[in-house]
Amino acid sequence: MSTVSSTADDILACALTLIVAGGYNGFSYADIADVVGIRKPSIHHHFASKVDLVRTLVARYREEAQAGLSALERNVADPAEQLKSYIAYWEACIKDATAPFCVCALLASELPILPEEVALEVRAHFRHLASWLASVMERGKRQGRLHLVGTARVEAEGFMATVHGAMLSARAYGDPKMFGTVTRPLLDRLSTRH
Amino acid sequence: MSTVSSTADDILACALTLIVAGGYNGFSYADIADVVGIRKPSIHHHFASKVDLVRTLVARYREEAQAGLSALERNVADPAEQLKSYIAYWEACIKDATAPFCVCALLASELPILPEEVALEVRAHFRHLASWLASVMERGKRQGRLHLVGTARVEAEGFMATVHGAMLSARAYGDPKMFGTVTRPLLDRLSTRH
DNA sequence: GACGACCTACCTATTGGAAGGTAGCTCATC
DNA sequence: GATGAGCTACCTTCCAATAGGTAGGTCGTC
Repeated sequence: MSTVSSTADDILACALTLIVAGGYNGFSYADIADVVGIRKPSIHHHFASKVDLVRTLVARYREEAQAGLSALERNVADPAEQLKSYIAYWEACIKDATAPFCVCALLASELPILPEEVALEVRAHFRHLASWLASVMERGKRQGRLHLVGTARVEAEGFMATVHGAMLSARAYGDPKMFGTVTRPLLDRLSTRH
Repeated sequence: MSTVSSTADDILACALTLIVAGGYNGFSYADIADVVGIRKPSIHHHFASKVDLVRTLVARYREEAQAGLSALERNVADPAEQLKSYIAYWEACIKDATAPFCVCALLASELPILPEEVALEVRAHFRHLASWLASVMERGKRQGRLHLVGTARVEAEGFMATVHGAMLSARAYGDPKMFGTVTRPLLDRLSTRH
């Protein structure tokens, strides 16, 4: 059942890897065709245009991200542990190098030259992620499980920014451990009473 | 004196703007030629290749950055104020939109597909900036002017990552104020005794 | 008359994409 | 149960535009 129409998924998976490596203009149809094992123009059968391909890709990524956060809400009760799990997820992604960067974070850095349709999806991801983090912060504060200095919103934005910066540093240093080096103090500061 | 051989500088300045907007593959010689008012092949008279152009660009950027940090060391004594000035510099850059992103931060996100010569310069910038920040942290700690939780090195990496993440968020939200929203608590936490 | 700065005229490879064809499957109809 | 319509999934061929880059020339200045 998963083999049915898997080519479109293969194309998306491949494009994801390529975008994570070098952004919107860092890959071409030829690159995808080589990896997927298909002729270059055949990609148009599955996606009308490059914009369409990337928009679909980001939209699906966002769906999966939302599903992942929902699962986290269900499986982990403690707000502090939720943040820890979120960080652990990315730590694992970066370590095994499958997708060592958030697609939306990477695309956001190129926002000025991004097709508007893609840019919309990217901005939506930032808003959604920040909202979720703010809700976790808020709940953690109420339950006395998280120690906030500023408002939940500000703490959430700071958290998100630091995580993105940590991904960048890990990449710049070529050292996956750098992600943990930066994010661990962040978690400690939020969960420790001082 | 500054008009002498200004074309090379114009090309570099233009390329900087374009890279800041969309990364290494986000601009072409044609783009530069249009802005500078020169024919496309004439760029080769000043820079042998695109790699050469960008490598020169990043090398010069690094020189200016180092000069800027040195000036900061001379003009501002207090470590906490040095960090504040560094943030204020970027806050101004982002607000007036001249160069609302660090070139090296943007290029770092594309590191896997960057020509090695450029990648080397980018990595060097990260190391140098982190070293400077660590030295400021260390001095601030000794002088009792900065309150560190972890080691100077770890605090420096966290600081740098958060600043980069703040640039990204400001871009993603299309809101320059977001940079200050994220970085102000960072400065407060370091300079406040609590 | 050498040189720097820039030009025109090209070149080759690659870009995303258009056009039209074909192999094989499903399924209703006769 | 053969026929044919229509589907998906891919193919080949082609294209205009753009990529970065080369060769060789012009022209003003020292």
